[in-house]
Amino acid sequence: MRSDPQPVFRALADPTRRAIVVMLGEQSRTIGEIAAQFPVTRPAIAKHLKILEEGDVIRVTTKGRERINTLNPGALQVAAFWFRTFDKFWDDKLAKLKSEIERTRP
Amino acid sequence: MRSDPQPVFRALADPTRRAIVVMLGEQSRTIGEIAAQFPVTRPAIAKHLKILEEGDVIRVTTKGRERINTLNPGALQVAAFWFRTFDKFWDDKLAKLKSEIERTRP
DNA sequence: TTGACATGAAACCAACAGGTTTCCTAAAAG
DNA sequence: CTTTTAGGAAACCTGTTGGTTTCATGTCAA
Repeated sequence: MRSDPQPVFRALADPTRRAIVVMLGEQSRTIGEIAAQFPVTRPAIAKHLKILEEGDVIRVTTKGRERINTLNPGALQVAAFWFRTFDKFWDDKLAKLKSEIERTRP
Repeated sequence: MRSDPQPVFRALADPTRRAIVVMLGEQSRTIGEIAAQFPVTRPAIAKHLKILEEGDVIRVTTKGRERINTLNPGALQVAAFWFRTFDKFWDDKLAKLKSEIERTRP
């Protein structure tokens, strides 16, 4: 589960790519459908999708002449996992979850 | 609490900066102390610290001729919060998450 | 006061990121 | 078949990134 987070962090560093990720969280879409919702050209979106794919944040399946881009939420967890290094600083849900685990499953 | 995550994501996009963040999570340090642990020059580290500071990921206090760099964990939560958009994908994996936490933080 | 030390600041550079336009290929639709 | 349509790919441009070297400044210690 724990792998190199660099490709994921790199993929999420750009606001357009994060918006694409949110968009694909709602529904899988083709490149054209995605590009239609941004003020940049399709090749620009295609490059973003390639970077997202390299980080395994999305998976692509070819169907005829279309390419369906689907979110892979697991890759996001790779990045989310990195933040656990700082659990000790936080007072949020995750820290409470921790203590609950310690309490209920000693 | 919820603010623009872009400066934080940008700050965390570089592996050297993430390493600095982890390092400062252990203890606050001066620029020189940080630079001594990386194979790059001090000015390069100073630039990284500036980017981290712009993302409010670190806070800097001057003490004589030294500049003490301190982690601001709250800024990391700004990024961590972004991932909550995808909670719905993770809820059904909560048991797995629990067991992983238990395994890595016994 | 003198020197050593911690850092700032500027100039410079190669590589990369994000974007464009143009052209090409292949599948659907007619 | 012919024509749309979805996408791939290459060439190109500009601003940014991450790094360097060199030099200046302020502070602490002797």
